[in-house]
Amino acid sequence: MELRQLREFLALCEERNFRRAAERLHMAQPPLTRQIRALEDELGAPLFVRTSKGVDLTEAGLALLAEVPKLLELAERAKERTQLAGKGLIGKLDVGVFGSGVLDVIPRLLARFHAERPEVVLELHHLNKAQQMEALRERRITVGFNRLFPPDPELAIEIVLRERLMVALPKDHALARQSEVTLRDMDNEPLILYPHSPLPGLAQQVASAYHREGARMNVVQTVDDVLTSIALVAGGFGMSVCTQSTASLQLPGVVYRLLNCRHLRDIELACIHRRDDPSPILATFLGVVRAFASERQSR
Amino acid sequence: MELRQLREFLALCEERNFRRAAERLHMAQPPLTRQIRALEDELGAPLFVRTSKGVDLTEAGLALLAEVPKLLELAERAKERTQLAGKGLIGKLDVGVFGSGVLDVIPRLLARFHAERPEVVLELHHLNKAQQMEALRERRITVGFNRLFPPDPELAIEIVLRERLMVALPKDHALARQSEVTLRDMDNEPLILYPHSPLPGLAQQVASAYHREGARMNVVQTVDDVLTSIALVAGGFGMSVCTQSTASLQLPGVVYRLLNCRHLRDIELACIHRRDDPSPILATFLGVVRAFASERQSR
DNA sequence: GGTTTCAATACCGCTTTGGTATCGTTCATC
DNA sequence: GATGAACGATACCAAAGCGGTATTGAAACC
Repeated sequence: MELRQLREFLALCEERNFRRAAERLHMAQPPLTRQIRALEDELGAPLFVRTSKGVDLTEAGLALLAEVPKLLELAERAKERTQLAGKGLIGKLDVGVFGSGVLDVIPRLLARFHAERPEVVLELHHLNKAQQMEALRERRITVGFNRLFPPDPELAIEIVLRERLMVALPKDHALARQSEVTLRDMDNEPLILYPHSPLPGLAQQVASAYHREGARMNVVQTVDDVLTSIALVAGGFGMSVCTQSTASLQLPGVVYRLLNCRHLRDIELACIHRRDDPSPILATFLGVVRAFASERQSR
Repeated sequence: MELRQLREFLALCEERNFRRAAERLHMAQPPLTRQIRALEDELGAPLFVRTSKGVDLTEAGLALLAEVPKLLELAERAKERTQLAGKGLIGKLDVGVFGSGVLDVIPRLLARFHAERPEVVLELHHLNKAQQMEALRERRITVGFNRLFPPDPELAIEIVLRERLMVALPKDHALARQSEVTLRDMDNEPLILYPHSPLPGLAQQVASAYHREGARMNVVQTVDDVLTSIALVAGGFGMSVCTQSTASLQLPGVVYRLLNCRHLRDIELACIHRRDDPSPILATFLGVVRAFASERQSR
């Protein structure tokens, strides 16, 4: 039983006449006769009674007719949805997110993508850098957002934007009176460091910059994520180096000041994905990311 | 797009390997490769990414996979239901009923058929003799029940049973004291005649028998159906000639007596259907009717 | 009774299909 | 780093299946 035969069956049901049905199907009458016959043979029951005027449906034919339109519609739907998915117009995009990017840039990026591809469902997964890379390899996510990804032959990295680094301070701290802060200003000041991760990240860069500036690093707390870090600053535990987009996170008792340091200026937010992923949804998403990035660049 | 290709697609989805999928489909690998390629070409999108280990599904492939099992199940269902219908195990039987048969014989017949073919839906249509014959020609019904059908080249008639005729009397009528009644006894007695129909029927037979017996027919009322007729007898309007099965209709004030008359003895209840109807449901139904008839005959 | 119309059949040529053999890659293993 | 195994793709051939034309046989219509 083939869809082709069912389409021919349906045409014959509607026309009740082999010749006219064949005409509608853009074929000659004898092949149609043969196809219908083959269908009847396979089903083990005649579908039509041949009369002198044309054909009438049998019980079996009626039973089949009750099912065929549903079947053909479903087939059409399957075809359409496959084509849409092939163009990346429907489907799902699994995104790994982490850190300060979630506070500002990533939501705007996702909103733009959603405007462009409203039928694509976005699924967000909170994963740290190592988890994102693992999830990418296992195809649990399609893109990941983070900073300072280590190079990987299988994974491609796109820079989304560069941000200035800032220092989050308790608002009544002496340094809060300055418009900018240097690492030397922060010599031996209590510092909250994040993220706590075996992979190289902001924490390592800060440590290295401290060293190169000849300032003493006084880490009072190491935490996993930016939110906890800023909460600790608000609690007066100390200060924390963070990104510009983190500054959108306003907490009482916290102020942000630009960090002025030769060895630690901008930090990149990047988007990572498999090189070998042919997904058209990913391609569209990367298009949005690049447009966003070059827009930011030109400012 | 053909079901065959979709079955192959599904096998490949499950095996994730052309060779194994081909093996499962009892075919060689190259033709499978070609069929999948053809499917991809038609849909305008790759369904699989070919890797060194086998194949992975693309977005388009996933979208198709979401639809295909439903589609194949529906196809299987269509096939099964068509086959069942071909064997007369499912479907619908439209039956035309009228008159006293409905009171006794027909319900028992339908109950037997239903026991034999529980999946066949019975639809009863109350139609008089002329309407039944018209409905049969237009295929609105498949079988009809009535008495004294006129011969028709397109329609076949099966006798269901022969019944004695009886007279329905008001219970305090003088004739009610007799065990049997003759038409001469009924000379000039008020008579309720039915059915009122242009086609020859019981009414015409009664009239002719009166005439041959030399008795005077005193028709006080002509009605359409047996129920009204007996109701009028109960009301004391007169008496009425009816069938044995009508006697199962007990109304206060009505008694039934056998009619003893050479010219009007038995009357047949018949079942009528198209000669050219190949419906297996009809065939089964006629089997039930014949079994019922021969069972009654042998008593 | 001739004509038209219906589906079925016969037959032909060709497209399409499936099969075998083989190729080019990739990956695991030594 | 070479080698062999496994993957899908390709080339080619034989055969099946398909659609087409021409025709048949039967029924219905005028």
